[in-house]
Amino acid sequence: MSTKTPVTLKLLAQKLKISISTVSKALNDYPTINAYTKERVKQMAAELHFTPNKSALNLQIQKSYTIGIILPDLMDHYFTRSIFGIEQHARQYGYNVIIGQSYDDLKKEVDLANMLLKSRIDGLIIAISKNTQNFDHLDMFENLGLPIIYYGRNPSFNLSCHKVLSNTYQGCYKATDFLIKRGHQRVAYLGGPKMISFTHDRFKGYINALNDNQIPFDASLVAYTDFDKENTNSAIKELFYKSENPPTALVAFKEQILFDAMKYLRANHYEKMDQTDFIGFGNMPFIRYLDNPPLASIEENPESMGENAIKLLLKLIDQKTEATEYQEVMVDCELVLHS
Amino acid sequence: MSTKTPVTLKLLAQKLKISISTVSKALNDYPTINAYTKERVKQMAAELHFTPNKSALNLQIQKSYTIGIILPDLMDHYFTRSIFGIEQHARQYGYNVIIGQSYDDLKKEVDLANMLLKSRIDGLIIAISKNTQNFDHLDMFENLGLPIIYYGRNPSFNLSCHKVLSNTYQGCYKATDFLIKRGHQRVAYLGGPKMISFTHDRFKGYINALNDNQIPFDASLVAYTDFDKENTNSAIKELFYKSENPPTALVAFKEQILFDAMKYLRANHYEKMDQTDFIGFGNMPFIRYLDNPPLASIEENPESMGENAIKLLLKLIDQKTEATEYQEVMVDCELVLHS
DNA sequence: TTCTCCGTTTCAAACGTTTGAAATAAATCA
DNA sequence: TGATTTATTTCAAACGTTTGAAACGGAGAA
Repeated sequence: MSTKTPVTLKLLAQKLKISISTVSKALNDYPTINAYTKERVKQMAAELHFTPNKSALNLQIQKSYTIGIILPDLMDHYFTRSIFGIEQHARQYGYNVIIGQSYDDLKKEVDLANMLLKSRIDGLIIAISKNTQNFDHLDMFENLGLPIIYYGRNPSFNLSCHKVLSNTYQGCYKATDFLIKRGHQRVAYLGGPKMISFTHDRFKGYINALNDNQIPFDASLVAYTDFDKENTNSAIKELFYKSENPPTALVAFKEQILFDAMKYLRANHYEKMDQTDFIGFGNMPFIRYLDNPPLASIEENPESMGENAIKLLLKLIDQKTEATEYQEVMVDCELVLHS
Repeated sequence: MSTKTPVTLKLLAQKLKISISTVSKALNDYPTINAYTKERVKQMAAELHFTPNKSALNLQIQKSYTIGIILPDLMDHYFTRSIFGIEQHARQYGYNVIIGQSYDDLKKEVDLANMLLKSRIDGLIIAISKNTQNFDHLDMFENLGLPIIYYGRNPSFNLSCHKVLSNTYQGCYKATDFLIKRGHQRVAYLGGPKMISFTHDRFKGYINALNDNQIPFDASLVAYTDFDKENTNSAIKELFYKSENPPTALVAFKEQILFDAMKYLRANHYEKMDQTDFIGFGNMPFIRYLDNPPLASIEENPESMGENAIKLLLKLIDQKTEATEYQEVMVDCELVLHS
């Protein structure tokens, strides 16, 4: 049964001695086609394993039923989980998904964007790379009337665009508030790189939680680090060893940072380790393997982010009216306890 | 400069008042086209941001320059890393990549295969789902002369096909041998699910390393588990607590299993923990966060696996002669020390 | 002048599909 | 019987691209 050449409408038409249009319409259940004919066509199609050629279809209907995703890195569970939300929903509505990794490299991001443009995707969901300042490669999509959803990472300068972000302010507020309510008077905040807007949003959550609980702000309880281990270690030294009155709890920008911090403290046998509570953003799956997991995680619900992003995108694709104002969706964070 | 409608060859032709063919040939550097004309066409194309419509192209050349990847789960670093190798190479040769996750569900795998068939991919790289016994959905590709590379997971019954696998036997041999050379007389093997062929391949590596080092095989040093924590715990109980002469080293089927095991032992204050060495398959990135990392990891080099898979695939696509015999590539494992 | 040749451009078909309009055949009505 | 309706099928153009064949205009040769 080795066919070697793809089965087309033409072939079906020849076999059945009817026209190509009839075959096409039969398969698409046109009411004008005779029931018996439909039956014959469908049976033959099944028998020969006919699969419509997507390229021909796309060309004809001027729609690819494909959406593009650009994200920095699949190794990051945050993004991998977000794909889950996107893919599920997209496939359900007949859309395919092309995923591209930018590796936080602007050049790669531009290449991917051009590639997706060639593929005539119907819309784009993107978590921009760290150093994306120039948006020319993305404006191309807008010019063609193709919707873009920015998700996960906030395009720093207030670009007017559709956004789906996690409510990172709220996440940090919840964590800080929870720690205070648990009895902590000295809660520290370990922020991420200062260029990232989330660092500041989270800081606001931290501050507001302090205020709402009538706890005075203490600048010596705040430090920043990037994702480099050495950097984190010195920030921790600053927070825990420089002060005569060290924090009894810590909220960290990301669990990657938190775990480095905890490991450092434990390696240095920080004496009050057992009385100190730790919370970070992430809720990474391998926490289950840690001997001493942090007290809790701030779960950003990336699946839900992905789902919101794809839902908004499909809505925009469908209406095709570009005149809608820009949407901004905030996905709630929640606290997940580990102990 | 809002175009709203994609720029086509036709539009360029109109603007330049020349024929579509000339435009096409100019852009493709046909020698018969006048140099000045080429110049004009290319400039106009750049100015209007012309991007060729991939669907039209595919339809014409009967090739999609797209390859499909089906794998169980992007959350698994093993597969995520393998994509890295595939993507890099594929893009370099002008190929796009569509990734689908089967979630180890045969039905999803079949759906994905059909979807990829519609998309007229030029070839497929697949890590089959755990319960793929029936290969009808994949035979379709073979029937159309589209090459398939099975990678990462071994299609159990000796299907004649192209395979790219990690040399798991060798990895386990190396680890066991290393532990013995390090002075361990009692090395245990904690295998994975028995339905997985790798479990047995690794066991062979374990046995052969024992033999080559004149260490008698002791059945009480071998246990099996699936990826369930409780299951692992009882296997560990079996190995370490039932015997009056427990193992001093352990080789585990996967680090996910190993970490559960180590956590269990540590939680139960296993007294000889410090004198026991642990090695598992994986080399997961978050080992850096563990307070007490295992002695070493067996690195399966998934990037290299991906690279081998895509290289073989592209070779098969190019030659298009189906008569080549089936290839089987084995990727070396290596031991990576952590302490 | 007429023919040939060359460089360049255009024609036209093809890839596989959809779809409104036109054609056909059969059935109904007057 | 002839006209009209109805059910079904086919025609033909279109989507955007490629590409061998044909056409064109001018230059050089006979």
